[in-house]
Amino acid sequence: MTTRPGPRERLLDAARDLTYTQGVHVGVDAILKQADVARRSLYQHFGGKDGLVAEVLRTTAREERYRRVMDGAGDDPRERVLAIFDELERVTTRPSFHGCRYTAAELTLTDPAHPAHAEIRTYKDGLHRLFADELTRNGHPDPSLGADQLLVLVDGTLAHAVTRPDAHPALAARAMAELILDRRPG
Amino acid sequence: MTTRPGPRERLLDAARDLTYTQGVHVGVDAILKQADVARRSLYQHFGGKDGLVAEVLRTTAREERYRRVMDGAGDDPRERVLAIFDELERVTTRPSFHGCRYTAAELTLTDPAHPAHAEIRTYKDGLHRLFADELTRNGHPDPSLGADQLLVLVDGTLAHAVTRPDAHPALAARAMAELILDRRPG
DNA sequence: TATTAGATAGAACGGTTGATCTACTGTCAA
DNA sequence: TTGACAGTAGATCAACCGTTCTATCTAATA
Repeated sequence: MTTRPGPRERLLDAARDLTYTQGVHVGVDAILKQADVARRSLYQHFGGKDGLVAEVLRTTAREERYRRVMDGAGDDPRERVLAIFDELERVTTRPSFHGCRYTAAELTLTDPAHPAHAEIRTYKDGLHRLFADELTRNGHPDPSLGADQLLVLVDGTLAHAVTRPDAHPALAARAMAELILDRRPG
Repeated sequence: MTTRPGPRERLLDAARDLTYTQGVHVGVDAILKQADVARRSLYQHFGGKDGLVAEVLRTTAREERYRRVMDGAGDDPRERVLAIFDELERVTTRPSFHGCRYTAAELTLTDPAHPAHAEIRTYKDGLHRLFADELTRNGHPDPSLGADQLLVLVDGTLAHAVTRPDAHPALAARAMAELILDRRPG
């Protein structure tokens, strides 16, 4: 049989699952129960619930996921970016989709001192760099602005799809992304 | 002296303020204290906290605010829509900005049965109609798609500005809105 | 074998949550 | 004056919150 992951990993897995399906306000008891871990382990490994939540955000997919989607689309610079929105269309139409984990955490945790905010900022900055690098390689006239625009499209798609999935915001965003990509210097 | 609003209005005002600054998970006690209203009045008027939260969303600004911004921009069809993003730039750079109230409620209230979700859907559908009507008047080739795109830009701006206000997503979105508006039939 | 670190189980802490309850106060109309 | 009604004040409820605690067990190390 496969070796069971340690308590630390089980806590992260359970927290990743429950904070997404139930929200970050899910109780510690529920996380402990699903992780099948002693109460004390949580405070020993993460210092408390806040630390656990922050670590979940820090260790979740990150930009690697976007990178994988782009790499899976081949070499054509245009198709690589558009593939992101094709993937978003798939993600946002799944029944299990409940919005963007990072946006939800940002809006739910109203205390500016919560350690999660720094992780969210780091994540989105990383995405900006990923997009800007991609646009730079494609000769985009203003990669930083273009990356900001792609981020607005991604965040807008994920936010809007929660309330109006039947509007297929990913497809609407894809069409806007095409317009951005068609902008050529000069 | 001016007559003090009744308990119902005071409850709505306090809830509107506190659910935005503290989040929808703010305690009933805090709302009652700021409204200076008896506990019983809340349950008599709104049936409970859920009803109060839903009523706050139902009676908040709505599309009238967007309508006012567009009307204040004059008659030029292009300027009317772009004025929305100029206003978003002002709103999202204010220190008091804490994100979109509706998106926050949608993502924070994970119980699909919460009455707030219907109000949020009604609100965004109303915005879609407002934008679609505007685009129809301007001869846009696909007003419904255009309205969906504008909604993605608005939601994306409000969502992204919480984490990265220095990126000025409203300006990035404005440039994309220009591209949408320039699309002409044929 | 003795020691130590990590994990476990579970009671208990003080505080807060949303909700319900009784009792009292003021106002206005019949 | 009486009755109805809305609002107020505050006690009370069970449930839950995140956290801390003691105590026990296990496994690897020295």
